[in-house]
Amino acid sequence: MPNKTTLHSMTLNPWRLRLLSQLDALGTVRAVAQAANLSASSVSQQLAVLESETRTQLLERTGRRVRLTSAGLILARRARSILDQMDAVEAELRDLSQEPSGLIRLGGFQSSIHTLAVPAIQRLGHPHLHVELVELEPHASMPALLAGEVDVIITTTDFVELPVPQDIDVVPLGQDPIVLVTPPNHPAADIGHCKDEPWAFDIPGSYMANLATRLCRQAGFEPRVVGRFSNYMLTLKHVEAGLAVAVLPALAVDRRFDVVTKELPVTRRITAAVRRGSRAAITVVLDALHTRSQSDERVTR
Amino acid sequence: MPNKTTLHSMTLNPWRLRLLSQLDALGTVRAVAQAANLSASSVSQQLAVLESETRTQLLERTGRRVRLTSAGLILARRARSILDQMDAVEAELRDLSQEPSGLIRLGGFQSSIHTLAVPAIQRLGHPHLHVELVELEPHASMPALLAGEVDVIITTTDFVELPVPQDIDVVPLGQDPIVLVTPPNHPAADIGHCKDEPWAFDIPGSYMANLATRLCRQAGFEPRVVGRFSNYMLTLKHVEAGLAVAVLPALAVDRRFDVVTKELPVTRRITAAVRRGSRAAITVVLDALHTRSQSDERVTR
DNA sequence: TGTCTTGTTCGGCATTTCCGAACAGCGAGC
DNA sequence: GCTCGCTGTTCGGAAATGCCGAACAAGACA
Repeated sequence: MPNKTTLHSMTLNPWRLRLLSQLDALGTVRAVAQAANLSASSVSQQLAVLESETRTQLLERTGRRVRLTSAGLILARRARSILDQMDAVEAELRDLSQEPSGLIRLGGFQSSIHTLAVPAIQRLGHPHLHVELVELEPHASMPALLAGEVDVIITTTDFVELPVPQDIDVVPLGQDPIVLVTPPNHPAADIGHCKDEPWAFDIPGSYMANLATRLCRQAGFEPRVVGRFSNYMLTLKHVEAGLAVAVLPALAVDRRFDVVTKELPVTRRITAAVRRGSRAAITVVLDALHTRSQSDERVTR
Repeated sequence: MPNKTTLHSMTLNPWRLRLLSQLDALGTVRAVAQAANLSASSVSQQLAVLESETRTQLLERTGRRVRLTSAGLILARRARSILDQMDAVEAELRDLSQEPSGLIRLGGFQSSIHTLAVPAIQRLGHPHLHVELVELEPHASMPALLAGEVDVIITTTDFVELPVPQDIDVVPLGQDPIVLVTPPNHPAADIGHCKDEPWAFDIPGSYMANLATRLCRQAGFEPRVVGRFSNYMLTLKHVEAGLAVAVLPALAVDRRFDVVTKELPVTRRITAAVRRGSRAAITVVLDALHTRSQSDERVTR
């Protein structure tokens, strides 16, 4: 523990709290000492220090024995709960250190599959660990995770405006820029130059459709939408064919399409999520997603 | 913390957990060191020890910086929750150390008022702390506590067979024997000798009425009930007058009534309860109830 | 009164925490 | 490609803490 000259927080000493809790359960200092493989003098001193640290009387004499005051009882019970949680965290970490195996189902939105999920799966390096990929857009992937239909999801928290459920762990993967996508010989430098162009949008009500509408209006015009595709490859094909311009996440832009992209001053945050307390193999997959060969926060390459 | 030769549990070191959590928040080892008033070398070593203790890689290099692995992120977040609870416990204890004052409402069943509550109130010794007594039988006192109508209750957990609500702190006060109460010249030595006697019971459905019925049946007879009183002083008066025998908690037997009592091989557990997180003055009252001049577990004198 | 049990205090040794110095590696600017 | 500044790590040593055994104090029981 930190020494007095560098005490950087008042945090209670959990080994002392455990001794207090054991005193509640076992009744005597000597029994606690025996259970903890310490001497009674050590236990006595540790409890005395705990009293001085908390400035609270935790014990009182009853004949030749001691017992807990009601403050001591309350602290012992709070401590037990906290120590149980620490034990649970330790068990979770021990679980992590075993060789991962089995089948993990990974759900991701379409543009994350080959940009984030597949490379991560290829980095796993565990012969007995298999990952099944499931295409799930963000509005569907969180319910599927909660329902246990998938084990890990790649999603964006910018879309789902509901609070993250309490028992979900979220790990940030990075920022994905939103880009203007135009045909290869298109002279437009930004959205403002596209006010007379036909536009391809995502389906009504989706995050990207709403974002694109907002960006066009901020540029001073109402977009003329000629196509609405939830499959972004159709969008790219449409742009490549000179039939529309579009706004897409950078991750969605596949190099096989001959289009020009320009970054807009908007990004979306890409995250991975798992159910809290998931087994270690799931955390290994999460770790693989989180690890990237370069450390900047953009997830596009 | 315990040293290696006496390591008696694997408990995680909360100061190290706090450093890990701060690394998640602040981003660099040097920033954490500055925030914690430590040197960067100390933080680096502490985190290395945490990794070796948990046998888990918690950090990875990213250029000249480090960042948390997903196991590290999960541990940091678990740690934050646990450390927040420790902070809350410390604040609760600090609250306890202030001079208690104000009005506390103490609810207790009838026989506890003058046997447990009044003596405890007399032991308080705080000039600015006032206690208002409210008679509440066990079936009513727990709902009143939950509803905030009283602050502390004296009750028996043997009566209320529902589990104690999650946010209630219960402190045992002791055991109260159940006694057979007979008129002063009554020859009966136990329940078995009272099969032909008239009985005074508590109201139907109450704990004592059910218990008395069960004890009579175990003795091999169906009791002839001539009176049902929820006010045990009426019961005592009835017995004193030779009109009935009764089974009562020992606490309920007032010396002013000329009756004979004989302990039965049944006791009930008397407890005090408060809402979790109650302010310090309430805990002082709880402590006064819990403290007794002798240390046996019987609450009768 | 004597014996046994419980808890506490003391001095000293073993272990841990923390520091400053030196070092290694990375990234940015020229 | 080189230099400089930043980040994190390792090392040896001083300061602080944890723990022990011995001695002691107090309570309970025969």
